[in-house]
Amino acid sequence: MIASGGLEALSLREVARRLGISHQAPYKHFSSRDHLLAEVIRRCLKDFADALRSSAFDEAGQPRTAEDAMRTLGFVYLDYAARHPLQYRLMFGTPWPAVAHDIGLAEDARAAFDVLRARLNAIRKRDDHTLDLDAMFVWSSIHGIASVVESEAMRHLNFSEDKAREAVLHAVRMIDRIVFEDRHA
Amino acid sequence: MIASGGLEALSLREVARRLGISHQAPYKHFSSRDHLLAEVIRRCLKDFADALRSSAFDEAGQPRTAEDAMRTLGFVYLDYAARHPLQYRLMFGTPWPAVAHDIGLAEDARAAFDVLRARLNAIRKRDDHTLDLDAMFVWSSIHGIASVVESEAMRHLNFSEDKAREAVLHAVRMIDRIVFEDRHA
DNA sequence: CCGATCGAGTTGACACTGTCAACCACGCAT
DNA sequence: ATGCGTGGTTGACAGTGTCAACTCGATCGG
Repeated sequence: MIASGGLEALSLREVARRLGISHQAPYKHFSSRDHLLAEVIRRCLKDFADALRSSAFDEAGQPRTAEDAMRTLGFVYLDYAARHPLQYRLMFGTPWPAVAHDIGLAEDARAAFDVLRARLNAIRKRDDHTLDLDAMFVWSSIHGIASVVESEAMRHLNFSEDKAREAVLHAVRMIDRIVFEDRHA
Repeated sequence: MIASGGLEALSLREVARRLGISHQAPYKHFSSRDHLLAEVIRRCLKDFADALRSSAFDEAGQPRTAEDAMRTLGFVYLDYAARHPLQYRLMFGTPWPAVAHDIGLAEDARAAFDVLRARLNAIRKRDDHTLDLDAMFVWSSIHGIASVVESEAMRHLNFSEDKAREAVLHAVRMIDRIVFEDRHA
């Protein structure tokens, strides 16, 4: 339902209708529309974190090197955002419903962020206090790319399909340079 | 209204009520809620582009150097997003209403993007075909920072107020390095 | 075995929304 | 003078989230 028509198209009554139950039945399971929404977001976050974690292994199930795992993480992140635009928007694109804080949604988000932090830590020569700062930079940059792609901003800016793809690769390369530059020094 | 309660809190009827007119009067000026919303977004885009352009001059009204103008652009961008979180979210955080395309909203967005592209072009030694790609990278990165700040994600991730500020500066420094690195070479 | 309890579903109502339709009043140009 | 567009009105309709009260069946303690 969210897929066809955006977030506002999610209606508890329509959900109930499609399930063939009364319009109040959902309230026996979720105390409000926002609680349902928050639970949906939680599932997205868990699924997303799983996807990120899986990037530590290659197709054959063999563990990747730390460097490879880090690079793959970025691609898996962007791939996930591209493949599941609605889930991605739910998690990071729209403000969480107010009840999200009450039911501890932030912890699930932290789990996803910790994957990135751990990967980043694994490729550092020495650990100083900038790990969190670097991780935040990488995340915000990758997130920026993902949300630009997801918002179709590039189509609005008259980027061709090819140029848009090139722009994503270009941006990833820039971040790659930052992340790995002190290793080449 | 959007400020207190999010986008969904914008109701044409409530608007009319506050204006002391009938619930149908707004329809004489906007053919639908989405058209009103799109027009609001257009104003935001124009105001935003103006703010970006103004960053070419310092407090005394004197033009900045190209390098200075480029750096200031980034800070003005982040400052605008921080000061006008709702406007920013409207422009770049939530999907545009469908009618946005019909009334040519994309052109206003392009005007803002063109400011960045022009600034970036002014500091390049040689112009090749990567200007758009670089501009898109800078924009997506800055946008990533802005939306992370705006979403209060850092509070959810247990970043202290100070650490969050530091993270923003850190990220800006990283982008700065990329943007200016070939000039120092 | 029986009655209480509780989970899950029901119907009905209420206030709210966006939108369509019809109707009305005024200013202005032909 | 007349016609018409502009901005305003009221009334209706379908759809929404949510509160309240009711029902029904299973499950469990005595």
